[in-house]
Amino acid sequence: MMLTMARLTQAHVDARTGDILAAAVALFASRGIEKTTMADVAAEAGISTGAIYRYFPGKEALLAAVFEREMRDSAAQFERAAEASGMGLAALFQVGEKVTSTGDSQDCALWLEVELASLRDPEGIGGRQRDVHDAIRANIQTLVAASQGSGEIDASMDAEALSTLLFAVARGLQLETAETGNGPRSREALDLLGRLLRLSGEHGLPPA
Amino acid sequence: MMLTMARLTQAHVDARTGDILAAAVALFASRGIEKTTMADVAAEAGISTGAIYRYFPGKEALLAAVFEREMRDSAAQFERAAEASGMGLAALFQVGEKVTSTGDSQDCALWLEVELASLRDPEGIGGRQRDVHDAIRANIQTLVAASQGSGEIDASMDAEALSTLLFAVARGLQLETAETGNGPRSREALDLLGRLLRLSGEHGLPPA
Amino acid sequence: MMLTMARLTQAHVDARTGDILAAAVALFASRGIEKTTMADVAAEAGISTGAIYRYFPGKEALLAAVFEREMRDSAAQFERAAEASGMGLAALFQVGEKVTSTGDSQDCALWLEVELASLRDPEGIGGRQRDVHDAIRANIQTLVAASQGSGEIDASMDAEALSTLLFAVARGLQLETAETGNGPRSREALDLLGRLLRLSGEHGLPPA
Amino acid sequence: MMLTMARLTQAHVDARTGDILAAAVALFASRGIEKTTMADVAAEAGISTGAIYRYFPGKEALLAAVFEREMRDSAAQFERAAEASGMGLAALFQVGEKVTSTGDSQDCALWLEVELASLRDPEGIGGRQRDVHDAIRANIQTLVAASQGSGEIDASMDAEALSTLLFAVARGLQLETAETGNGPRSREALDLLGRLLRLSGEHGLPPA
DNA sequence: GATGAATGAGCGTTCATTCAT
DNA sequence: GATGAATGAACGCTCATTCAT
Repeated sequence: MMLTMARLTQAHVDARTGDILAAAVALFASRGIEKTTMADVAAEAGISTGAIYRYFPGKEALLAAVFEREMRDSAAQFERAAEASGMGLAALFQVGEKVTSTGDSQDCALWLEVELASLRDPEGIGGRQRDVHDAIRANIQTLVAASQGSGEIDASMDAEALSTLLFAVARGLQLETAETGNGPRSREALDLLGRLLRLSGEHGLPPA
Repeated sequence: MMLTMARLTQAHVDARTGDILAAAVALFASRGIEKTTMADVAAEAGISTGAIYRYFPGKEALLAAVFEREMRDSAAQFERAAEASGMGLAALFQVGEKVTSTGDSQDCALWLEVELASLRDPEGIGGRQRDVHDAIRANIQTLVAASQGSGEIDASMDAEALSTLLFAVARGLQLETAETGNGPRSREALDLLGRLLRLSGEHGLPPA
Repeated sequence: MMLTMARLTQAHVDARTGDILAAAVALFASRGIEKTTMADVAAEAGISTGAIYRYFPGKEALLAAVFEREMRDSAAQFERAAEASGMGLAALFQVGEKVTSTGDSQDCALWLEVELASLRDPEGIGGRQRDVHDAIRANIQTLVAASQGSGEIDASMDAEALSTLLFAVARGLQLETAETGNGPRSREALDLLGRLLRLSGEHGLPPA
Repeated sequence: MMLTMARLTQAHVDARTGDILAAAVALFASRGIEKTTMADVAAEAGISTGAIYRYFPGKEALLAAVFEREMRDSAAQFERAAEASGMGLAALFQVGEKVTSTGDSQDCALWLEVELASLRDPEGIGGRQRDVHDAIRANIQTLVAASQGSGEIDASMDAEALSTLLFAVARGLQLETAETGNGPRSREALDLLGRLLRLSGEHGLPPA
């Protein structure tokens, strides 16, 4: 009986924590962090103002959890897209397309909040974010290496530089899409980059 | 009774306005907008709390001025870099390098604040920002067209798509540089893109 | 989770609202509206500064409630006095005496604040006050008509003009009493008016 | 030369003082005392913000001067009306009519501000106001006595009680007129009182 | 003497956090 | 454990007053 209770309680706690996080994510993204009150989050999560402090010790901790979740989601998005798409250049660009096409301005806003927090706290969340970004870049680099191995793109290109470029393009276009809503334009830019890379596979890239 | 004061006044007002703007830019960038109080800005500008309201009617107006200045600076940065660099592909990448290499995390933070504000107020500041970005992209497109005209890059490429790509790369790498401080890596990514583009000039881009 | 609180809540809210209103009435009357801070009211009501905003959305709303209460009290005072006094001329003057004799300078100050607010906002509170005054005058007119019906005062007198006169006397003497504290003098003036009216019942009023 | 300067200066000071007072009267009456800033008054008077402090040591002193002026004006209005109207009952009611018919809500507002201030500071301005009111009542009493002497109204009536009544009526009707704008109704009420008084002259007032 | 920019205390209001129920 | 009323520090802003020019 104790065990059943405990398990239920833990599940309950997890569920509530998830509700609160989801509420916080939604509100922090749409209204902004400072314009969202703890009472707002509690109401959105369907609990009382005070109850939120049983799950998070304060707004800062809640924010940290939201940021952590946002970063995890970002990384997971890349990972899932990569896993689902095989290993060729086409796969790489399917990833890019998926990432780019989610021009949800809410997601983007939260992402920007994380970027801002990282800039302002390079040791804390900034460090964590660098890890996440490194992981993503490593992921990209794996796909790049595979494309180089198959000869689709020039094998002499610096895989790190290329993955940096691709990551930058992904971030830049995501921002672009969120701001303008012009998804097709971003896709065309991405296609263009793909064709340039294929060209490198065909003719080889001349030295710098 | 007007003349005695008048000579000092306009210069004085401009100077104070500039002081306040500079203080606001510094604090909004480093601490964040909501965590910066009007008293903070005033203190940083070397004036009293109340005095700030002679120059800006309120925090919102101050913020708008800061944003406007940030956007103007962004556009001017591109414009100046373009003007100083001639018209070839090399010029284009000198622009990119300049933009990318300023990995000042303060500038970047303010830029991100503008992006966030734009996402949350698409009609207001968002509209203004789209105009600024369109102007920048148009600038880039001019350089692209010149490079296509000289045969340095494939003339069949969609100039709009390419300028979108280049703008995205610039933004993505600027973020990257600000976050990691790794300027050389960004420069390598940029070089890689330059070589890909030159390759298109030599061999022509195959159809999509 | 509703039931445990619910029973207390409404009573509690009403009690607190009443406390706050009473505190506001006392302070607005004695210090003046603008010299009374929300913190003053809260302290007088025995709650914290912030708590007051759970009961009233702001100072303006609190003021409106105080004014409404003041006007209701004014009207009720007349009404109760009228109900308690029957219908003759004597009744009319008992009403007058009651109204006049309450030379409480606090009540009077609040009443004057309402008058001032009405003068400055004729559409808003001014309109509400005119309604209240019309109701009071109608009340007086009923008593006047009864006195005319019984022959105590001249039936040919314009009942509206007479009630206007009586209302003006009441207001003028209330002010007088509050200012000088000289209740007996006001009562003598009122008696004199009563005798003049009785004279009209005995001899009839000559035409204008 | 000193004398000329001095006289001019004194005249200048008086003129400026008058300008400021007039500006303050206008603004205190229309906007209210607390909503009128010293800068508002200065601007309305055509001088600089700081200059006002050469003529009045502070807002409180300015307010006191405004109140003093308002009270003097009130008394003077009665006095002038009385002087211009001779000594009979008709004169009395011409005075009443003049006082009552000025249903200017601005004047009234300022008068109410004085009343309020008197209620709140019975020792200070309240005492001064009682003196002024006593003077006015004495004035009225003179007219009353004259009317009693001529037999127009019953000579047995207590002149003090009657003048209190008349003063109260004047104040009540002035308020009424300012609030409703219904001057004719006030005049009818006044006429009615006049006829009641004349009736006392014809038939004599029975004892209380 | 006049000016009006500057000062800074103080106001109305909000909200993260606590705690009696 | 949950509730939501209460707290009070802190914010944006105003304005009476001062004082360098």
